[in-house]
Amino acid sequence: MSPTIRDVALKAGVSVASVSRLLNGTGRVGAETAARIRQAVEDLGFRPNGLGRSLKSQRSRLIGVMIPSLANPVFADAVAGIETAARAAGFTLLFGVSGYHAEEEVRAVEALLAYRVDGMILTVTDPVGSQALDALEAARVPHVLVYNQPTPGRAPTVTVDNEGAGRAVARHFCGLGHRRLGMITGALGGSDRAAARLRGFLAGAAEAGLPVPAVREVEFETPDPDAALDAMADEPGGLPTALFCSNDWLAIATIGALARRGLAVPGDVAVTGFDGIAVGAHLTPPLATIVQPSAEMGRQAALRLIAMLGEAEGQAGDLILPFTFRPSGPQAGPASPHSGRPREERADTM
Amino acid sequence: MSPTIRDVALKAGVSVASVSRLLNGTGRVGAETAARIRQAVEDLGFRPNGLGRSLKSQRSRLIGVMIPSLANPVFADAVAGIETAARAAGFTLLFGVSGYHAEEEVRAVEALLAYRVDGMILTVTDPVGSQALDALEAARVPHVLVYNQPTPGRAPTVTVDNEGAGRAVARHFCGLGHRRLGMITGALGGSDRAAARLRGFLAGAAEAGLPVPAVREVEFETPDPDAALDAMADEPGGLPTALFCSNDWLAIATIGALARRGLAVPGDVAVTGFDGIAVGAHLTPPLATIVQPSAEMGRQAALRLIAMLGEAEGQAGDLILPFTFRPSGPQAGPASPHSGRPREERADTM
DNA sequence: CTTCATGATGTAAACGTTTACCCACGGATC
DNA sequence: GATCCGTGGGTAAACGTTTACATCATGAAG
Repeated sequence: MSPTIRDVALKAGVSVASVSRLLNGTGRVGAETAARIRQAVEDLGFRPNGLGRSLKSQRSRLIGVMIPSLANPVFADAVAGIETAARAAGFTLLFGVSGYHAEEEVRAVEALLAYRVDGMILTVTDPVGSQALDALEAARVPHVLVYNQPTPGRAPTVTVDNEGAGRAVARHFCGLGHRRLGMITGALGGSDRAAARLRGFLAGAAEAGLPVPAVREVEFETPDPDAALDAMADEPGGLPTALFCSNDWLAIATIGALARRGLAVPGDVAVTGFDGIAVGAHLTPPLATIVQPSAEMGRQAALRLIAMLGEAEGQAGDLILPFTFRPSGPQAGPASPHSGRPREERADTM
Repeated sequence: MSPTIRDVALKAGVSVASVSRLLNGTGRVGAETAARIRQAVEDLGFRPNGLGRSLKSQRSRLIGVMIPSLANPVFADAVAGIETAARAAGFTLLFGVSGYHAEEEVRAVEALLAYRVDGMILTVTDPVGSQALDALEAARVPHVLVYNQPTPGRAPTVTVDNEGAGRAVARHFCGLGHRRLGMITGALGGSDRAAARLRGFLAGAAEAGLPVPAVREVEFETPDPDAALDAMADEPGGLPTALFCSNDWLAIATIGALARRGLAVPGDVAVTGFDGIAVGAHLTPPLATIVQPSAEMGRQAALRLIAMLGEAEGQAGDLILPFTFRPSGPQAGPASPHSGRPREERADTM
């Protein structure tokens, strides 16, 4: 069908070895021979077969990427960062989606492993006891986690201090004078980071001497914040005056649910999300949120993985990037949702 | 390294052919032999090597996906639809990003072609004269376009009637009593659909007897709506009272720019976007927009491609799905940004 | 008692590369 | 004049599959 290296060799009157050597820059090739080969490649429109190449060389130059969902822009941002770094290093991306579901995770990982990806970047529901990670380890395929919590015995992760961020949110609410806090979180079993955020939030509330916050779990894919609010309203203290949502999507949905109850944000209830998806800054009022540098996290994960593959130098171990807090308040918007940097402040200093 | 089919054959005491036959369901295998093979596969943790398999069988079960950007959620939505359908049919996704750039398109396509994808789904800047599509045709790799305009001599596309939608927006503005219309569009050279939307918009304005709308192009990745507004304000008629933006991101950025000039939407200026990204419905006020069924478009594109690969029945030719118009107005929001269906009306009946 | 399907299995040749190894040549060194 | 080395180049064996073809029972049909 498409021309092979053999066709090129034939046309150039050389052996396949010379063609391969020239194309890969491995071994020397005479000037005139090189010219003839290049001409033949050009004439035939030869495109080296990545399958044959990968099979023989035992390196596919493929990086597997598995994320829970594409609906949440935070993951799309991370993939964009991964793609940029991977492309620059000459890798191509194999892509899988798990839907926040552990079984789907192993299915997706198996699928990518079948093509012998050189390495993998992924977000799992929970690194502890993850069968997907077990499979990756068994196959001895280097991999890096993104968003997941650092976990002893597991691959390095690139993330933010989720627990610290949760604590920061509690302190923030406290500073605003709120006493009755609450958290609406995606299913804790489906997200170790949501669990960490909750831990920090509870700790922060305790440290500030506040009563124990109300907590409600909702589904990731089909969240029902109305039900969560109903349940909270039925509790002794009534509806909290400040709500922490485990991600921005959920926060947006929750604000809608509050509106349906005639409650304004932040007038009646304060709401803070998590992730810092770009569009949050364009809501009215802007969504208060913890911003994680998603594209940079993806990029760093890719760089780390490439280092693990021996392509470049790079540190090992977890990488905890700083998060920032983007307050609500008057919209001092950026010039564009693409380029603009939303106003942010270091959460560390909150 | 990882066990091969030969290891399995050896352990089960059969030939590799039998193992292959059993695993692929091609050819019969005795019950007892099958059991032994299955046992060996289990014991060894054998995972067929997709590279070897693809190389020999000349079918990779890989589908290439190339989109302009991941920053715009509309493409992420389409990819989600593609992934769902592809996975169901046992295909894995190879992924590339072009950044709205024709040269990058051919680079990305080349990269995916190197791995001998069975087919490809992509959005190009402009199908007419696209070198990326030329490469795909030369390589005889079946492919389907998404979002792109139907183009004679090119592969089938799955899209909406962009021109009709543009016309509908003009009529809509006219119906609201606007006379001075304007359009802010992403670089026309980078998006054939933006060009089609503009065509329809101009035609619609003309048909309604309105003056020729002001038109300004901005960059896709780093749009500067402020500059576009400045330029429009300098024109004879002054700033239009109704603005059509070629996509929702741009519309959101434009609304920000208007706010910086002290202009409210829709009070002072009406703004309508295009794409129907989920978050638009959660802005205050909700973003008026033409909604295209992105996930469904991705799904349909995948189904069509799979049909072309001979895996299933399916119609050939372009597929034009209906768009809908989501008006701004009071936020009768859905229960959640994930699941909820925003209020929509058939644009056809506008 | 042949003949012949039929079913279960094995053999070995691809698929398109990379790469270890070998060879020939020419010049420098002793 | 023998020896050595460096350079350009070729041969052929993998890599892990699939699959055309061959083999060999077994039993039914003639």
